[in-house]
Amino acid sequence: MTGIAFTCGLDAALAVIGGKWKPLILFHLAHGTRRYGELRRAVGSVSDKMLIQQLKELQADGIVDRLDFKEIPPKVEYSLTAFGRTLAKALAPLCVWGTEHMSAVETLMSRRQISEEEDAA
Amino acid sequence: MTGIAFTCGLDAALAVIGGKWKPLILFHLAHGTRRYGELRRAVGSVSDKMLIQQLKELQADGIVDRLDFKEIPPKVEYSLTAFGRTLAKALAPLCVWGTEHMSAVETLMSRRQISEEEDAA
DNA sequence: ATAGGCACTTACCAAAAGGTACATACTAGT
DNA sequence: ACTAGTATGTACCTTTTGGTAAGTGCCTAT
Repeated sequence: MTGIAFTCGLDAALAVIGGKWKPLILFHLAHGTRRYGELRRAVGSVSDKMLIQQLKELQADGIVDRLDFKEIPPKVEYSLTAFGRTLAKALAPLCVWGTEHMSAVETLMSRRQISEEEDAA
Repeated sequence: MTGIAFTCGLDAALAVIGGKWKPLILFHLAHGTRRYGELRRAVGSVSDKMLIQQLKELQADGIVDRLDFKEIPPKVEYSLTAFGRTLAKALAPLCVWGTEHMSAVETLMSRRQISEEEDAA
């Protein structure tokens, strides 16, 4: 009994997009193909290790496509697969929800941080 | 600069529903009010510590309501708030996606496990 | 009297996730 | 010659998350 059996679709979906940088990666790739470096600059504060790791997983999960131009200097393009685009579509309303309530959620999260700091004392 | 600033709505939304048991909790509460014990049996393999912790966070985030009947023996009912219901609605398409691709995702996740085990060797 | 259910709480520990820093190989620009 | 940029790999460490096991107080049923 390994534990990989989802009781609701939400769990299955979150198993795919769970990971600190995956939502942002999906978000950027939903707007079009991006080279590795472009993606990293777009995401912002991510490290190479993390970006590559998450991209590899998304690739293994059939969500993103990696196109290696085999050039020197290296050129690699990332894009969403057809499957990835179905996911992006399903994600859209949640994205809208998050955008609409972003400031509320931000204050909630900073409150969470404060109460964690209090617990430390 | 604490780092609580979302660049896309997805991150904000996932900050709220991230947590191993939260999707399932939302899923069950979306079907109606549940007593604590009911919820725990519905979720299945969750421990009291975890369930309570996640419920507390969802409550602090304004997603669920806790109604304490102040009876002895204790009786407490959990339900979604109006805000929580807007989240549940935004989550619905993702839930459908996950349900539709559940078996595919399950095989992906077990593959992930295998490759992790291989890396250990 | 003892067992079990109610809704929690706490202390402690293991596993997973994430982060930093450095290395690679090759090229183009100054 | 040196710097920067291309896309990755890897070793090591910290933080975060989740899990186990036990205990609380009060009640009901056996």
